[in-house]
Amino acid sequence: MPRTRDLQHPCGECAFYDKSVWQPVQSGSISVLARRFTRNDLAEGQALYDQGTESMGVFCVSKGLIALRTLHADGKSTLLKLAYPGDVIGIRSFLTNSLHKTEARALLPSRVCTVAHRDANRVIHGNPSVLTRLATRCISEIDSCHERIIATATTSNKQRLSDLLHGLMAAHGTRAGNHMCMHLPLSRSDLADLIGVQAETMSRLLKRLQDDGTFLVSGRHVQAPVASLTQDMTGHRQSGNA
Amino acid sequence: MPRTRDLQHPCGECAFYDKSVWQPVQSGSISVLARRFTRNDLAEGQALYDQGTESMGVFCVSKGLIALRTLHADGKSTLLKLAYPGDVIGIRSFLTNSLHKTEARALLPSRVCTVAHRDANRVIHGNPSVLTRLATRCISEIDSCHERIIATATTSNKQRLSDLLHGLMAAHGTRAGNHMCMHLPLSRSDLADLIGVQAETMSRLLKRLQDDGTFLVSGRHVQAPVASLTQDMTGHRQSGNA
DNA sequence: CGCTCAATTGAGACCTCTCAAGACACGTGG
DNA sequence: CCACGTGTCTTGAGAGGTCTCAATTGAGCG
Repeated sequence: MPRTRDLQHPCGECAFYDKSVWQPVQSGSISVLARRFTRNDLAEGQALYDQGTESMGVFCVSKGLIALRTLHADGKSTLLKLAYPGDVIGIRSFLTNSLHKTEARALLPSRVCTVAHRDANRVIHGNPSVLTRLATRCISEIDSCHERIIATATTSNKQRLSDLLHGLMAAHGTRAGNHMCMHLPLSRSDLADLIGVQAETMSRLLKRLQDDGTFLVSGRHVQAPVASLTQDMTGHRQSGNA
Repeated sequence: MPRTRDLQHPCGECAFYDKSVWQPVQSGSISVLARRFTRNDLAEGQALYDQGTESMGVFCVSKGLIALRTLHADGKSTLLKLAYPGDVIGIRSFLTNSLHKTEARALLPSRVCTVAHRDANRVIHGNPSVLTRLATRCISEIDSCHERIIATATTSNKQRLSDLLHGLMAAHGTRAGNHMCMHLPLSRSDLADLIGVQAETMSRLLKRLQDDGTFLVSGRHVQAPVASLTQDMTGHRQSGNA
């Protein structure tokens, strides 16, 4: 791991450098990367790409939070995945050379690094181990899908919501005294998609969590006692509660 | 597409040759493949690999049907995926060099072709486009996970079961007069996993489909009027039916 | 025959869905 | 400043669905 390489590498400054899919490129390809690499800042709500459009390349989230959604014929949409800093998105359409099946939209002010289609191909051609890294990212995605399927079959909606909120709290929360609090980056409807229920049910689930004292929710403001962050092994089964 | 290569290639006789992940190897690697390639026949119920074991290589289903399941701590298991002929399995543990997260077990008498770990690496090293093919398989897997998530959010359990049975019928059914019939390769509990309900609910869903006249189910024998195979656009929403 | 495991059925509690009506926040324009 | 959208979120009520537990039936087998 020569330090000099880090500095020339466009991802060199990034906190996720060692896990970057572009990390193992040879010096020859670095210049390609460095020259064509672009950084984009996205405002909250801005789309990185739309469903049905062509792949512009491979994107890596550097800051913020990106939502991947599919839009249905009836106008509704389903949130499929949250992409956090370090996550690579757009691999699908890039590798299969097909249109985006999802849209990517910023839930928070975000920064995304882009390697254009042609350049990505060039870099991969120069160093196939980049492909291994891309494939590994795909596998992580499969793993998280499987976990989601298992969680759906294994734990109650209320429990999964609790788990989800704890996860979001870990990512977005700040400690204040003996409780954590955060500004929810998701709408009720998005939360509902992640749990797999209707929006109205989400409201009711949140109320039930409040009644239990696990969370204190008001609009997008969420608070949780620090104590609750380490437990919650109860109510894991389907209907899941007293 | 030189015909000579097909014959030397170990996958050359396979119906899925042109889509084989091993198809684009150069002549140098063909000998590696041909020498170490193995075919395994699995009896119904026999495991190809167990959860928690090390990767033996990359497997390609050539015949039959393989179930990928995860076993939970409580002794129960969840069917995650059915692998049909042409499908490649075990990619996860191979690429990430980690233990199997699922077990693979034959639901029907099956044949599986295996490329041992070391040989697979050698072939990939010789021709990285094999990696692209592997990655593409991963992406298909992601797509089908996403479809499953969307289906869960979009259609009723009954409708999804109907869709599932139609799919199984297309794969396993034979035409007899003006109806299709098949021997179900799955237990009620497996069906339940695929839909995401309890086994008892599966029994009741099946009965409801029978009452509708969509299917005729008795044990593992399933029959459907040919007419029903092209329609079924009704009852697509959650609670889904009268 | 009696065992075992899979599948069905029943009953009650609980949950979720749907439709519809309020509450709430927020921005615009008067 | 306030009325008035608009969109989001909450709440209510009823119907229907699913879960759980438990008992029963059924199929395969020594």
